[in-house]
Amino acid sequence: MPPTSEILTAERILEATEEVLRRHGPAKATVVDVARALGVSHGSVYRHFRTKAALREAVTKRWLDRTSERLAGIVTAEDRDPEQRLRDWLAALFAAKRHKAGDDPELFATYTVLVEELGGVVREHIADLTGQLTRIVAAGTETGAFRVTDPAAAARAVFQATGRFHDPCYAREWTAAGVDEEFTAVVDLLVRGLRG
Amino acid sequence: MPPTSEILTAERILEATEEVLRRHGPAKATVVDVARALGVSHGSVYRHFRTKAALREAVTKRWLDRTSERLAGIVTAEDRDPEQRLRDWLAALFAAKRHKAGDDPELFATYTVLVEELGGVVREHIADLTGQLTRIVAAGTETGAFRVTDPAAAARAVFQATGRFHDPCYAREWTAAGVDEEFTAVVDLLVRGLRG
DNA sequence: CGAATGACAGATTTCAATATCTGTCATTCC
DNA sequence: GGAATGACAGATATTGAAATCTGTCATTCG
Repeated sequence: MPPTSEILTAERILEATEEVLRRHGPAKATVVDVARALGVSHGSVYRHFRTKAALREAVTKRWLDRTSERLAGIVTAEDRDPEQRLRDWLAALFAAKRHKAGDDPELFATYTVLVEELGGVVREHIADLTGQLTRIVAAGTETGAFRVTDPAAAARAVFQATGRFHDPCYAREWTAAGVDEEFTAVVDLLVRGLRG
Repeated sequence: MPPTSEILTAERILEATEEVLRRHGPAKATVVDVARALGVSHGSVYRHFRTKAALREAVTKRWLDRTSERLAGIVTAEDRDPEQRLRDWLAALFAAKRHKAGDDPELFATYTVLVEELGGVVREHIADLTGQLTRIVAAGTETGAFRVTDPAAAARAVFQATGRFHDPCYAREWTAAGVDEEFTAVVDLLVRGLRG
Protein backbone atom coordinates (compact mmCIF):
# COMPACT_ATOMS: atom_id res chain seq x y z
CA MET A 1 0.00 0.00 0.00
CA PRO A 2 2.73 2.54 0.69
CA PRO A 3 4.36 3.81 -2.51
CA THR A 4 7.54 2.15 -1.29
CA SER A 5 6.13 -1.21 -2.29
CA GLU A 6 5.72 -0.20 -5.94
CA ILE A 7 8.46 -0.41 -8.54
CA LEU A 8 10.42 2.79 -8.94
CA THR A 9 9.88 4.07 -12.48
CA ALA A 10 10.92 7.27 -14.25
CA GLU A 11 7.25 8.25 -14.44
CA ARG A 12 6.75 7.89 -10.68
CA ILE A 13 9.85 9.99 -10.09
CA LEU A 14 8.49 12.68 -12.43
CA GLU A 15 5.18 12.73 -10.59
CA ALA A 16 6.92 13.08 -7.25
CA THR A 17 9.17 15.78 -8.72
CA GLU A 18 6.20 17.83 -9.85
CA GLU A 19 4.66 17.52 -6.40
CA VAL A 20 7.89 18.59 -4.72
CA LEU A 21 8.22 21.50 -7.14
CA ARG A 22 4.66 22.57 -6.40
CA ARG A 23 5.33 22.44 -2.66
CA HIS A 24 8.84 23.89 -2.43
CA GLY A 25 9.26 25.96 -5.60
CA PRO A 26 12.09 25.70 -8.14
CA ALA A 27 14.81 27.16 -5.91
CA LYS A 28 14.29 24.90 -2.90
CA ALA A 29 13.22 21.63 -4.54
CA THR A 30 16.04 19.12 -4.10
CA VAL A 31 16.70 15.63 -5.34
CA VAL A 32 16.75 14.56 -1.70
CA ASP A 33 13.20 15.93 -1.33
CA VAL A 34 12.06 13.90 -4.31
CA ALA A 35 13.66 10.76 -2.89
CA ARG A 36 12.07 11.40 0.51
CA ALA A 37 8.64 11.84 -1.11
CA LEU A 38 9.08 8.43 -2.75
CA GLY A 39 10.50 6.75 0.33
CA VAL A 40 13.76 5.82 -1.41
CA SER A 41 17.35 6.96 -1.20
CA HIS A 42 18.45 9.78 -3.47
CA GLY A 43 20.93 7.40 -5.07
CA SER A 44 17.99 5.54 -6.60
CA VAL A 45 16.75 8.68 -8.29
CA TYR A 46 20.17 9.08 -9.88
CA ARG A 47 19.77 5.64 -11.42
CA HIS A 48 16.92 7.03 -13.57
CA PHE A 49 18.16 10.59 -14.15
CA ARG A 50 21.85 11.28 -14.55
CA THR A 51 21.71 14.75 -13.00
CA LYS A 52 19.32 17.08 -11.24
CA ALA A 53 19.26 19.19 -14.42
CA ALA A 54 18.16 16.15 -16.45
CA LEU A 55 15.33 15.53 -13.99
CA ARG A 56 14.20 19.15 -14.19
CA GLU A 57 14.40 19.00 -17.96
CA ALA A 58 12.31 15.83 -18.15
CA VAL A 59 9.59 17.12 -15.86
CA THR A 60 9.44 20.42 -17.79
CA LYS A 61 9.26 18.66 -21.14
CA ARG A 62 6.38 16.57 -19.80
CA TRP A 63 4.57 19.71 -18.70
CA LEU A 64 5.03 21.48 -22.04
CA ASP A 65 3.99 18.39 -23.98
CA ARG A 66 0.64 18.29 -22.20
CA THR A 67 -0.20 21.61 -23.90
CA SER A 68 1.07 20.54 -27.32
CA GLU A 69 -1.04 17.39 -27.26
CA ARG A 70 -4.20 19.29 -26.42
CA LEU A 71 -3.67 21.64 -29.35
CA ALA A 72 -2.75 18.94 -31.83
CA GLY A 73 -6.42 17.90 -32.02
CA ILE A 74 -7.45 21.29 -33.38
CA VAL A 75 -4.96 21.15 -36.26
CA THR A 76 -6.75 18.19 -37.83
CA ALA A 77 -10.34 19.23 -37.02
CA GLU A 78 -11.73 18.78 -40.53
CA ASP A 79 -15.17 20.11 -39.59
CA ARG A 80 -13.90 23.69 -39.40
CA ASP A 81 -12.36 25.79 -42.16
CA PRO A 82 -8.70 26.80 -41.81
CA GLU A 83 -9.39 30.36 -40.70
CA GLN A 84 -11.66 29.15 -37.94
CA ARG A 85 -9.14 26.46 -37.01
CA LEU A 86 -6.45 29.12 -36.73
CA ARG A 87 -8.65 31.19 -34.44
CA ASP A 88 -9.56 28.10 -32.40
CA TRP A 89 -5.95 27.06 -32.07
CA LEU A 90 -4.72 30.48 -30.92
CA ALA A 91 -7.65 30.81 -28.52
CA ALA A 92 -6.97 27.33 -27.13
CA LEU A 93 -3.29 28.14 -26.63
CA PHE A 94 -4.18 31.33 -24.81
CA ALA A 95 -6.82 29.57 -22.71
CA ALA A 96 -4.48 26.72 -21.81
CA LYS A 97 -1.71 29.06 -20.68
CA ARG A 98 -4.09 31.32 -18.85
CA HIS A 99 -5.61 28.42 -16.95
CA LYS A 100 -2.24 27.01 -16.03
CA ALA A 101 -1.22 30.43 -14.73
CA GLY A 102 -4.50 31.10 -12.95
CA ASP A 103 -5.28 27.70 -11.42
CA ASP A 104 -1.92 27.02 -9.83
CA PRO A 105 0.18 30.19 -9.89
CA GLU A 106 2.91 28.64 -7.73
CA LEU A 107 3.45 25.76 -10.13
CA PHE A 108 3.20 28.05 -13.15
CA ALA A 109 5.83 30.39 -11.70
CA THR A 110 7.96 27.33 -10.96
CA TYR A 111 7.79 26.05 -14.53
CA THR A 112 8.37 29.57 -15.87
CA VAL A 113 11.67 29.58 -14.01
CA LEU A 114 12.53 26.09 -15.24
CA VAL A 115 11.66 27.00 -18.81
CA GLU A 116 14.03 29.95 -18.65
CA GLU A 117 16.99 27.81 -17.70
CA LEU A 118 16.20 25.14 -20.30
CA GLY A 119 16.81 26.74 -23.68
CA GLY A 120 16.80 23.55 -25.69
CA VAL A 121 13.53 22.12 -24.41
CA VAL A 122 11.72 25.38 -25.08
CA ARG A 123 13.06 25.74 -28.58
CA GLU A 124 11.81 22.25 -29.28
CA HIS A 125 8.39 23.05 -27.81
CA ILE A 126 8.13 26.23 -29.86
CA ALA A 127 9.19 24.36 -32.98
CA ASP A 128 6.44 21.85 -32.24
CA LEU A 129 3.80 24.57 -31.84
CA THR A 130 4.84 26.55 -34.91
CA GLY A 131 4.82 23.26 -36.81
CA GLN A 132 1.17 22.80 -35.87
CA LEU A 133 0.44 26.39 -36.90
CA THR A 134 2.23 25.87 -40.20
CA ARG A 135 -0.09 22.97 -41.04
CA ILE A 136 -3.14 25.16 -40.42
CA VAL A 137 -1.74 28.04 -42.49
CA ALA A 138 -0.75 25.64 -45.29
CA ALA A 139 -4.27 24.18 -45.28
CA GLY A 140 -5.69 27.70 -45.58
CA THR A 141 -3.35 28.46 -48.45
CA GLU A 142 -4.57 25.38 -50.29
CA THR A 143 -8.25 26.26 -49.91
CA GLY A 144 -7.49 29.84 -50.96
CA ALA A 145 -8.59 31.25 -47.59
CA PHE A 146 -5.07 32.58 -47.01
CA ARG A 147 -2.68 34.08 -49.54
CA VAL A 148 0.86 33.53 -48.27
CA THR A 149 4.04 32.56 -50.09
CA ASP A 150 5.76 30.81 -47.19
CA PRO A 151 3.36 29.10 -44.73
CA ALA A 152 6.16 28.28 -42.28
CA ALA A 153 7.36 31.89 -42.15
CA ALA A 154 3.79 33.15 -41.82
CA ALA A 155 3.12 30.67 -39.02
CA ARG A 156 6.22 31.84 -37.19
CA ALA A 157 5.12 35.46 -37.59
CA VAL A 158 1.64 34.65 -36.23
CA PHE A 159 3.14 32.79 -33.29
CA GLN A 160 5.51 35.63 -32.45
CA ALA A 161 2.87 38.32 -32.93
CA THR A 162 0.61 36.56 -30.41
CA GLY A 163 3.39 36.16 -27.85
CA ARG A 164 1.62 38.50 -25.49
CA PHE A 165 -1.08 35.84 -25.14
CA HIS A 166 1.05 32.79 -24.57
CA ASP A 167 4.51 33.83 -23.42
CA PRO A 168 4.88 33.36 -19.64
CA CYS A 169 6.61 36.73 -19.32
CA TYR A 170 3.20 38.33 -19.88
CA ALA A 171 1.32 36.03 -17.47
CA ARG A 172 0.58 38.75 -14.95
CA GLU A 173 -1.38 40.69 -17.59
CA TRP A 174 -3.68 37.80 -18.53
CA THR A 175 -6.09 38.65 -15.74
CA ALA A 176 -6.37 42.34 -16.61
CA ALA A 177 -9.70 43.68 -17.84
CA GLY A 178 -9.95 43.98 -21.61
CA VAL A 179 -7.32 41.39 -22.41
CA ASP A 180 -9.85 39.31 -24.35
CA GLU A 181 -10.64 42.29 -26.57
CA GLU A 182 -6.91 42.82 -27.08
CA PHE A 183 -6.52 39.17 -28.05
CA THR A 184 -9.37 39.40 -30.54
CA ALA A 185 -7.99 42.62 -32.01
CA VAL A 186 -4.56 41.08 -32.61
CA VAL A 187 -5.94 37.85 -34.04
CA ASP A 188 -8.35 39.73 -36.34
CA LEU A 189 -5.51 41.87 -37.63
CA LEU A 190 -3.33 38.82 -38.28
CA VAL A 191 -6.11 36.89 -40.01
CA ARG A 192 -6.79 39.87 -42.24
CA GLY A 193 -3.09 39.94 -43.04
CA LEU A 194 -3.07 36.25 -43.95
CA ARG A 195 -6.10 36.69 -46.22
CA GLY A 196 -3.97 39.27 -48.05
CA MET B 1 35.95 73.25 -10.85
CA PRO B 2 35.11 70.11 -8.86
CA PRO B 3 31.43 69.22 -9.13
CA THR B 4 31.14 70.17 -5.47
CA SER B 5 31.34 73.84 -6.41
CA GLU B 6 28.31 73.65 -8.70
CA ILE B 7 24.74 74.04 -7.54
CA LEU B 8 23.06 70.75 -6.72
CA THR B 9 20.14 70.32 -9.14
CA ALA B 10 17.73 67.46 -9.76
CA GLU B 11 19.28 67.00 -13.19
CA ARG B 12 22.79 66.64 -11.78
CA ILE B 13 21.49 64.09 -9.27
CA LEU B 14 19.84 62.13 -12.09
CA GLU B 15 23.07 62.09 -14.08
CA ALA B 16 25.01 60.85 -11.08
CA THR B 17 22.31 58.27 -10.41
CA GLU B 18 22.57 56.87 -13.91
CA GLU B 19 26.33 56.65 -13.55
CA VAL B 20 26.02 54.87 -10.20
CA LEU B 21 23.44 52.50 -11.66
CA ARG B 22 25.70 51.71 -14.59
CA ARG B 23 28.60 50.98 -12.23
CA HIS B 24 26.86 49.13 -9.40
CA GLY B 25 23.68 47.72 -10.95
CA PRO B 26 20.11 48.16 -9.67
CA ALA B 27 20.48 45.94 -6.59
CA LYS B 28 23.61 47.58 -5.15
CA ALA B 29 23.13 51.22 -6.19
CA THR B 30 22.39 53.22 -3.04
CA VAL B 31 21.44 56.80 -2.32
CA VAL B 32 24.67 57.07 -0.33
CA ASP B 33 26.60 56.08 -3.48
CA VAL B 34 24.86 58.82 -5.46
CA ALA B 35 25.66 61.38 -2.77
CA ARG B 36 29.28 60.22 -2.65
CA ALA B 37 29.57 60.55 -6.44
CA LEU B 38 28.36 64.14 -6.14
CA GLY B 39 30.49 64.95 -3.10
CA VAL B 40 27.47 65.84 -0.95
CA SER B 41 25.73 64.24 1.99
CA HIS B 42 22.89 61.85 1.27
CA GLY B 43 20.55 64.19 3.13
CA SER B 44 20.96 66.67 0.28
CA VAL B 45 19.75 64.14 -2.24
CA TYR B 46 16.62 63.65 -0.15
CA ARG B 47 15.91 67.39 -0.51
CA HIS B 48 15.31 66.83 -4.25
CA PHE B 49 13.77 63.34 -4.20
CA ARG B 50 11.50 62.33 -1.36
CA THR B 51 12.47 58.64 -1.47
CA LYS B 52 14.89 56.32 -3.16
CA ALA B 53 11.94 54.94 -5.14
CA ALA B 54 11.12 58.44 -6.41
CA LEU B 55 14.72 58.86 -7.56
CA ARG B 56 14.68 55.53 -9.35
CA GLU B 57 11.37 56.43 -10.94
CA ALA B 58 12.63 59.81 -12.16
CA VAL B 59 15.79 58.40 -13.69
CA THR B 60 13.83 55.62 -15.40
CA LYS B 61 11.25 58.03 -16.78
CA ARG B 62 14.09 60.15 -18.16
CA TRP B 63 15.55 57.08 -19.85
CA LEU B 64 12.25 56.01 -21.39
CA ASP B 65 11.46 59.53 -22.55
CA ARG B 66 14.68 59.68 -24.55
CA THR B 67 13.25 56.90 -26.76
CA SER B 68 9.80 58.50 -27.07
CA GLU B 69 11.30 61.78 -28.21
CA ARG B 70 13.37 60.16 -30.92
CA LEU B 71 10.31 58.40 -32.33
CA ALA B 72 8.04 61.45 -32.16
CA GLY B 73 9.85 62.93 -35.14
CA ILE B 74 8.78 60.05 -37.38
CA VAL B 75 5.10 60.48 -36.56
CA THR B 76 5.01 63.89 -38.20
CA ALA B 77 7.35 63.16 -41.14
CA GLU B 78 5.07 64.47 -43.87
CA ASP B 79 7.44 63.43 -46.67
CA ARG B 80 6.55 59.74 -46.24
CA ASP B 81 3.17 58.09 -46.66
CA PRO B 82 1.53 56.60 -43.56
CA GLU B 83 2.39 52.99 -44.38
CA GLN B 84 6.05 53.87 -44.78
CA ARG B 85 5.89 55.99 -41.63
CA LEU B 86 4.47 53.02 -39.73
CA ARG B 87 7.29 50.80 -40.97
CA ASP B 88 9.86 53.48 -40.16
CA TRP B 89 8.45 53.99 -36.68
CA LEU B 90 8.42 50.29 -35.80
CA ALA B 91 11.91 49.81 -37.25
CA ALA B 92 13.17 52.83 -35.30
CA LEU B 93 11.67 51.49 -32.07
CA PHE B 94 13.29 48.12 -32.64
CA ALA B 95 16.62 49.73 -33.57
CA ALA B 96 16.57 52.01 -30.54
CA LYS B 97 15.88 49.16 -28.12
CA ARG B 98 18.36 46.88 -29.78
CA HIS B 99 21.10 49.47 -29.58
CA LYS B 100 20.38 50.26 -25.96
CA ALA B 101 20.56 46.55 -25.17
CA GLY B 102 23.65 45.92 -27.30
CA ASP B 103 25.76 48.99 -26.55
CA ASP B 104 25.51 48.92 -22.77
CA PRO B 105 24.04 45.61 -21.65
CA GLU B 106 24.72 46.34 -17.98
CA LEU B 107 22.73 49.56 -18.05
CA PHE B 108 20.00 48.00 -20.16
CA ALA B 109 19.63 45.11 -17.70
CA THR B 110 19.56 47.66 -14.90
CA TYR B 111 16.76 49.67 -16.48
CA THR B 112 14.89 46.47 -17.32
CA VAL B 113 14.81 45.66 -13.61
CA LEU B 114 13.77 49.21 -12.74
CA VAL B 115 11.03 49.18 -15.36
CA GLU B 116 9.63 45.99 -13.87
CA GLU B 117 9.22 47.52 -10.43
CA LEU B 118 7.72 50.76 -11.77
CA GLY B 119 4.33 49.82 -13.17
CA GLY B 120 2.98 53.35 -13.46
CA VAL B 121 5.89 54.85 -15.37
CA VAL B 122 5.84 52.04 -17.90
CA ARG B 123 2.11 52.24 -18.47
CA GLU B 124 2.56 55.94 -19.16
CA HIS B 125 5.41 55.29 -21.55
CA ILE B 126 3.42 52.63 -23.40
CA ALA B 127 0.43 54.97 -23.58
CA ASP B 128 2.73 57.58 -25.06
CA LEU B 129 4.08 55.19 -27.70
CA THR B 130 0.68 53.77 -28.66
CA GLY B 131 -0.54 57.36 -28.88
CA GLN B 132 2.15 58.05 -31.48
CA LEU B 133 1.21 54.86 -33.34
CA THR B 134 -2.45 55.84 -33.26
CA ARG B 135 -1.66 59.10 -35.03
CA ILE B 136 0.12 57.22 -37.81
CA VAL B 137 -2.71 54.68 -38.18
CA ALA B 138 -5.29 57.47 -38.15
CA ALA B 139 -3.36 59.32 -40.86
CA GLY B 140 -3.32 56.15 -42.94
CA THR B 141 -7.06 55.71 -42.44
CA GLU B 142 -7.64 59.23 -43.73
CA THR B 143 -5.58 58.75 -46.87
CA GLY B 144 -7.30 55.40 -47.45
CA ALA B 145 -4.04 53.46 -47.11
CA PHE B 146 -5.46 51.63 -44.09
CA ARG B 147 -8.99 50.40 -43.53
CA VAL B 148 -9.62 50.23 -39.78
CA THR B 149 -12.66 51.16 -37.72
CA ASP B 150 -10.79 52.06 -34.52
CA PRO B 151 -7.29 53.48 -35.07
CA ALA B 152 -6.49 53.45 -31.35
CA ALA B 153 -7.41 49.77 -31.00
CA ALA B 154 -5.51 48.91 -34.19
CA ALA B 155 -2.47 50.82 -32.93
CA ARG B 156 -2.59 48.94 -29.65
CA ALA B 157 -2.82 45.63 -31.53
CA VAL B 158 0.17 46.56 -33.71
CA PHE B 159 2.19 47.57 -30.66
CA GLN B 160 1.38 44.36 -28.81
CA ALA B 161 1.95 42.17 -31.86
CA THR B 162 5.45 43.62 -32.25
CA GLY B 163 6.31 43.14 -28.58
CA ARG B 164 8.93 40.59 -29.46
CA PHE B 165 10.92 43.43 -31.09
CA HIS B 166 10.71 46.01 -28.35
CA ASP B 167 9.83 44.35 -25.05
CA PRO B 168 12.95 43.97 -22.88
CA CYS B 169 11.96 40.42 -21.92
CA TYR B 170 13.00 39.39 -25.45
CA ALA B 171 16.26 41.37 -25.45
CA ARG B 172 18.47 38.29 -25.45
CA GLU B 173 16.95 37.19 -28.79
CA TRP B 174 17.64 40.46 -30.61
CA THR B 175 21.14 39.36 -31.52
CA ALA B 176 20.08 35.97 -32.94
CA ALA B 177 20.52 35.35 -36.64
CA GLY B 178 17.37 35.86 -38.70
CA VAL B 179 15.70 38.23 -36.29
CA ASP B 180 15.55 40.96 -38.95
CA GLU B 181 13.68 38.64 -41.28
CA GLU B 182 11.31 37.77 -38.43
CA PHE B 183 10.73 41.46 -37.80
CA THR B 184 9.98 42.11 -41.45
CA ALA B 185 7.64 39.12 -41.63
CA VAL B 186 5.60 40.32 -38.64
CA VAL B 187 5.45 43.93 -39.85
CA ASP B 188 4.47 42.86 -43.37
CA LEU B 189 1.69 40.71 -41.99
CA LEU B 190 0.41 43.55 -39.79
CA VAL B 191 0.55 46.11 -42.59
CA ARG B 192 -1.40 43.75 -44.84
CA GLY B 193 -3.93 43.41 -42.06
CA LEU B 194 -4.27 47.18 -41.72
CA ARG B 195 -4.77 47.57 -45.46
CA GLY B 196 -7.70 45.20 -45.00
C1' DC C 1 22.96 -10.27 -11.08
C1' DG C 2 20.61 -6.08 -11.22
C1' DA C 3 18.41 -2.76 -8.17
C1' DA C 4 18.93 -0.10 -4.04
C1' DT C 5 21.62 1.89 -0.40
C1' DG C 6 24.23 5.24 2.34
C1' DA C 7 28.84 7.18 3.31
C1' DC C 8 31.59 10.48 1.25
C1' DA C 9 34.01 14.87 -1.07
C1' DG C 10 33.22 19.00 -2.99
C1' DA C 11 29.75 22.50 -4.18
C1' DT C 12 25.88 25.11 -2.70
C1' DT C 13 22.67 27.01 0.57
C1' DT C 14 21.15 28.70 5.12
C1' DC C 15 21.33 31.55 9.07
C1' DA C 16 22.58 34.74 12.44
C1' DA C 17 25.74 38.38 13.55
C1' DT C 18 27.52 42.41 11.70
C1' DA C 19 27.63 46.26 8.67
C1' DT C 20 25.31 49.35 5.65
C1' DC C 21 21.47 51.83 4.10
C1' DT C 22 17.03 54.67 4.21
C1' DG C 23 14.61 58.43 5.66
C1' DT C 24 14.12 62.07 9.46
C1' DC C 25 15.28 66.10 11.74
C1' DA C 26 17.64 69.22 14.95
C1' DT C 27 21.63 71.83 14.01
C1' DT C 28 25.17 74.28 11.23
C1' DC C 29 26.70 77.13 7.59
C1' DC C 30 26.73 80.89 4.29
C1' DG D 1 16.42 82.17 5.76
C1' DG D 2 17.18 78.59 2.76
C1' DA D 3 20.44 74.97 1.64
C1' DA D 4 23.36 71.48 3.48
C1' DT D 5 24.85 68.47 7.11
C1' DG D 6 25.43 64.31 9.94
C1' DA D 7 23.68 61.69 13.97
C1' DC D 8 20.16 58.55 14.66
C1' DA D 9 16.40 54.52 14.67
C1' DG D 10 14.62 51.05 12.14
C1' DA D 11 14.99 48.38 7.87
C1' DT D 12 17.93 45.93 4.65
C1' DA D 13 22.12 43.79 2.99
C1' DT D 14 26.60 41.34 3.63
C1' DT D 15 29.39 37.77 5.36
C1' DG D 16 31.35 33.59 6.82
C1' DA D 17 30.69 29.45 9.56
C1' DA D 18 27.61 25.53 9.74
C1' DA D 19 24.26 22.72 7.46
C1' DT D 20 22.53 20.70 3.37
C1' DC D 21 22.79 19.14 -1.22
C1' DT D 22 24.76 16.89 -5.55
C1' DG D 23 26.75 13.22 -7.72
C1' DT D 24 29.81 8.95 -7.08
C1' DC D 25 30.67 4.44 -5.87
C1' DA D 26 31.88 0.44 -3.02
C1' DT D 27 28.77 -2.38 -0.65
C1' DT D 28 24.34 -4.65 0.54
C1' DC D 29 20.09 -6.86 -0.52
C1' DG D 30 16.77 -9.98 -2.67
